[in-house]
Amino acid sequence: MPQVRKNGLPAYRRIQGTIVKRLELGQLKPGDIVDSERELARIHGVSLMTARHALAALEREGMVVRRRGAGTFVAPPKIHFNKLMSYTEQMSVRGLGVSSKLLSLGVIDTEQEVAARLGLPASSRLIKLERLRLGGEEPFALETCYLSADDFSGLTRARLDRVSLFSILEHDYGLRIAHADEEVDATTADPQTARLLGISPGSAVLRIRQEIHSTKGKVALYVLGLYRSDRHTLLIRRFR
Amino acid sequence: MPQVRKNGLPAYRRIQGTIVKRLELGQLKPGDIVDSERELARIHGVSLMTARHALAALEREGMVVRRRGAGTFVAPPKIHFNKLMSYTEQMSVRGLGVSSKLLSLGVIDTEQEVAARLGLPASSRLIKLERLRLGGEEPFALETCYLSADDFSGLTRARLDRVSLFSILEHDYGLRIAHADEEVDATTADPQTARLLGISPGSAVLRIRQEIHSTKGKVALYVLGLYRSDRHTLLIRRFR
DNA sequence: AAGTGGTCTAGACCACGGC
DNA sequence: CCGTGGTCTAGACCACTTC
Repeated sequence: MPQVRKNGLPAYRRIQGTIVKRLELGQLKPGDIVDSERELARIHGVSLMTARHALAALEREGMVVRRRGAGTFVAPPKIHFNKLMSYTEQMSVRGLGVSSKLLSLGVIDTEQEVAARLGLPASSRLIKLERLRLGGEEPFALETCYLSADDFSGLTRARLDRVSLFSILEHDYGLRIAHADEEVDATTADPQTARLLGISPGSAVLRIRQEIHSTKGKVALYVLGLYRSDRHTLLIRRFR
Repeated sequence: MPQVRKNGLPAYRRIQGTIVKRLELGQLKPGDIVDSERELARIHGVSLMTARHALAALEREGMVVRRRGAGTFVAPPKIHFNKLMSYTEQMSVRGLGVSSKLLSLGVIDTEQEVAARLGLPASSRLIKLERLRLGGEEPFALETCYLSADDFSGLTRARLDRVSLFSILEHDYGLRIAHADEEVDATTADPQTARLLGISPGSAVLRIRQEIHSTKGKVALYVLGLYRSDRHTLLIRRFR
């Protein structure tokens, strides 16, 4: 039987969808055993490798745990981690109202280090975008994004107020994101950062520098984020 | 042709090995294109799916980047991240001499929260192990490990001075590690921590809480680590 | 012994990139 | 156009856990 994409989605994605849905509906709770590879293959009429792909990917995302000889089990609800999500997506998953305040938007040409990270010549023209992220009424994070001014000209303030940066880049500029390489460390908040985040100067904040890579193999975005450590935990699953 | 494990290793691991070796020898530099799936399959006499597995796993570990229609390329040398390694392994990869000083080793039974994280009844007897990690002569991190005292009885001070905790658990107790779920955030160093790490009190440190899961599906180890932020960066690759 | 995940085959077609 | 990675088949055997 040849591959027939029922809704444009790969079969393994559809299979994941059915599992995730049952999880969200509460029909599947942490610790519960999930359909085995063979059961999934039979149910969805796919081969073992395809069913396997669905489960293996879910494990990498932290949704399930697989144990040889035993089965695949629903993982504790650590919120889909290990998955690249925009700030908006992350918070909406947690059911928190999100907003974001544009602090500045402009073009600069003096950030050599950032230009280098974007794989551009030093002194390239860059768009710099500073935003304060709010959950409810409280500030959560301060994010500074850098993009090539040539590749993404026409990024307007008005548009940014309405839709997420990720959406704009995807829909208006045809950018497709492949992965992000991130450097995570801790630092203390300088007076201005502290004021914006509503914390005392010298508080510890989580600093995440993201190089967001497009499927074209270029670094499309460089993001420097400072996250209130009392409101944030980064969740990661690492494998042996 | 049936599967014949030449050295006990799966074929896809062997293929990864040949690539990693060429990388370490400098025959392959960042940006270079790597053998394609089809080339690898032909060279190693395996099927496409197996060659594919080798490359896909290397991408998840951050060693290479894959681009449809273009090829697989060597990634910038961010050090094998996204891989679960003991502290010793991590530092030796970076070519730094490592040592570690045992600060304390004892049995406690009052850490309810830790017991819960290990999936044990509250007031279970736990081994608590505090170590100061040094790179060269400088302190890098403070690590506190918790294990079930019943499962890992006989853990001695003498043995810990010679070999890594991971090795002991693997060889002496037959523990095999599957993955670690980690919570990462930032905090400030209290006076005692600051003194041990050789930093000023109130400095920002990276805090990583690890739940290390065995292949048996249990949390075998709970580790609380405080890392000097001026000496550490956590590297992560996240996918869309 | 039965069932599970882990590895693997020998092919296939599709979607995409670069020439 | 050709080569690349992405998805997929319809099986197979192995290693392991649970009973």
